[in-house]
Amino acid sequence: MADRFEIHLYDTKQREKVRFLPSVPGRVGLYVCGPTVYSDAHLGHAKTQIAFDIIRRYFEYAGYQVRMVSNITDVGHITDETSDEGHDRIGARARLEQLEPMEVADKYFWSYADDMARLNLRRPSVSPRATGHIPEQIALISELIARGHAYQAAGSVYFRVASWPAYGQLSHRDIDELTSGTREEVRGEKEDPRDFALWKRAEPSHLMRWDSPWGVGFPGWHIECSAMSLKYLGDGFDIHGGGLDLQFPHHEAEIAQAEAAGHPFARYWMHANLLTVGGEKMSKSRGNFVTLKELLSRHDPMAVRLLLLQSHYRSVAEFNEVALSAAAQAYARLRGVYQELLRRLGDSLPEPSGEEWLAQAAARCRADFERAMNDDFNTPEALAALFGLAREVASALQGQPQPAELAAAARTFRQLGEEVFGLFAETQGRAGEELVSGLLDLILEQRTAYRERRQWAESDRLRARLEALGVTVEDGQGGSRWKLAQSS
RNA sequence: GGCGCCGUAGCCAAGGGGUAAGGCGAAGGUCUGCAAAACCUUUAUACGGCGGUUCGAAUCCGCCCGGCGCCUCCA
Repeated sequence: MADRFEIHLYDTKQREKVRFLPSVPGRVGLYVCGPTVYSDAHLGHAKTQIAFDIIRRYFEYAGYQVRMVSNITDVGHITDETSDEGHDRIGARARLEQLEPMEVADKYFWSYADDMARLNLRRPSVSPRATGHIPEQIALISELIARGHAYQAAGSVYFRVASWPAYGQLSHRDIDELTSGTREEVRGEKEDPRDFALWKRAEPSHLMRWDSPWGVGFPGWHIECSAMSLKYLGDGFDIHGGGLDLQFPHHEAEIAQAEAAGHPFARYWMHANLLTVGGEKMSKSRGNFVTLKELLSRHDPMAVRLLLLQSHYRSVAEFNEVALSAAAQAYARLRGVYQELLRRLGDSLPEPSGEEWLAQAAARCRADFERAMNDDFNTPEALAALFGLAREVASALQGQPQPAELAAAARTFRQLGEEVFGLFAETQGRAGEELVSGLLDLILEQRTAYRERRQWAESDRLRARLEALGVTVEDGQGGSRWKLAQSS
């Protein structure tokens, strides 16, 4: 793959598009910040996760072996670090739902996993949970204390920002001006208002707590990502990603914690932009969010995927029902062409010679697609290439194209649309079941019509065909009923 | 106040010095017993406004208007 896959990506830290060169040839180490599991995920979370899912898939398409690590934050961090008054999200939810904190974390972790699966996201290689890595976090904090970059205060440990001049390099903030924006009144235990917690002592009411060299407490929010990314991807791993709103302070803190402890951190930083509703950021606190569960009960997950594919990951994307419906329409067309293509091909997949008109169109599509994706994963342009091929295929399907003519196009749809973009996933569950039951009802109506006309041969033929498919037909006084032979 | 982003057709949305991708919608057409679907064609002399640089700007620079994000938890 000489320079066919010369991938350039926008590095937030350098503020420009740079060529991606892996630290280990042929491999990519990718860390993506995952959710805090205390409530259902919303569409905004999906935007970021889908972006990195596609980036990961494209690297694999380009021949890389990718290790993708995405954390699950299940420690009950407090909402306001400057005061002990802030409440712990998971703890608060535990009290509200009358569950153990870990029950809350598990409940919403699985909820999140289900949502991501429905959206056809590939599972990360590793999904480390913060509570499962307390020793690693304690070890990292100890290194920082030993090097003078952290200090204890009343059972808590803070990172000494003044000792790390590089702080601010990612978000391009002047370390000396950070003080002004911070509330200085509170938090007497900090040496400096800019310092942030690595370990917090647990107040008696705090439910999630662990022993540490500094007493009973819980880790700070940022430290888990430093510890877990280094553990599974190693020093100087390739790419760290996340939502734009995590750039400061979360990612800034991650770098400081790792590098001040002597561990070179991520070589490239990628940030997905936010999702807006009526121009404003979708977020939990604003209350303007749509949970994925609610959204996916009304819409095809693939339509959601397509909607997000239509805008670049670094752009703000606007969500509304009209835009989603338009995406659903667009997806239906794309899928329709692909399905018809597969239907015409049947089991045959002849080797195209490359001379065929559609094979040439497919080759153009692939070249355009790769050019777009190599340039900082420009999915809107890559998608346009796919629609271009769809149009040519649909047009050809009006006639009687030879299978050899269709094979190259089918392969292109599969590799680009299905494998890289994650589209065309068969939507399981309700939608499929409704279709099946509707179809069976329709067939039985027809059979009933035959029976009423005493066209027994036809009615028996239908019954036999259905039986062969594992559907048993029962004729009773109230009419005919069907049931599936085995639980599938 | 500091740092940064955006403003492109009715809607969503790429592009980003050489004359406007794609999707939805809409209009016309082919097909059709009718309808739907499908397919074909058309749909921004124009990229918030005003200046500047240039042979040439939506693309670069300046100012202005409007909107948004981070700086506190947030994907």
